[in-house]
Amino acid sequence: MPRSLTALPIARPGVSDLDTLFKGFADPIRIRILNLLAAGELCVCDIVRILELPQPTVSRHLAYLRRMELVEATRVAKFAHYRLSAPEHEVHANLMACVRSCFVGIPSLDAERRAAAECVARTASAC
Amino acid sequence: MPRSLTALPIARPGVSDLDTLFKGFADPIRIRILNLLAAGELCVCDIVRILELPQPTVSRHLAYLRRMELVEATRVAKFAHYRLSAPEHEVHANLMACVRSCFVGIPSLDAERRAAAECVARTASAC
DNA sequence: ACAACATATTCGCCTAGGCGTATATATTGG
DNA sequence: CCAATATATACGCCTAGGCGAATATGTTGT
Repeated sequence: MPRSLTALPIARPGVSDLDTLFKGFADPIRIRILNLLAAGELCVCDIVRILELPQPTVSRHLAYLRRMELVEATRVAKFAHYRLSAPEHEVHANLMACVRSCFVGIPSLDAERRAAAECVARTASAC
Repeated sequence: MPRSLTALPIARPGVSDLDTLFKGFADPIRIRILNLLAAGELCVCDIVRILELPQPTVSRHLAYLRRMELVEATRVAKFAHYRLSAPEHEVHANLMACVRSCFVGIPSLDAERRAAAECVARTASAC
């Protein structure tokens, strides 16, 4: 049975995929988390420390973002490393690109992103 | 008392402005409405007809979008003409630009937007 | 003033999802 | 195995906001 020519078919999103994406961003804490992850892979404790929020709050929002497939996590030793997921479809990619640019210029987000970048730079080992 | 040099100061948005914008898009019906308005100014009856939704539903979502300042309305005779509001700040402009591009390529949205465009073309008079 | 149409709002009901607190569940080093 | 650390989940509570149905408000033509 012949398959499509594209090895990895690009999913054709519907409206519901789109509003799922937007719901992911429809909360100030989730925006701040996604903004941090725009700087690179972070573990939960980094996010908690930078955002100065209760750990369960952060974990709950991360779980939400995981369900929405906006972020992915890998368990490395004791730590859960979170990163933005690779976009599944064009719309997701578009939105993520836009969103990165939307975050730039908002002072508080800029500062938090810088802190995240430092954390990422002090790479791998330090957590 | 000296005013800022820029006659119309460009608002400096905070995180809360940003998540307000995203909340505006965090619903399939609102996405469909915003998609229609991307084609031009429409009155409520057009939106109701194109989306095939109950009028109160459409009006409620429009009220929401007005509160979020994502759309503006003018009363022209019996009709309320809705349009996307001119972005207040760079982030809003960014997001709207992105969003227009995000809508393109989603079949159902493309179709509805075409219907809206026809409606806009059959301009002014016909409602 | 009245009928007809366009739009907005209210009401009651229901679910998603936010929060803090407490409590699992891993994983690692002694 | 135990303590410490990192993360996840559950519970109870509360608000925002979705829906359908009904109703209010505005506007126009006669």
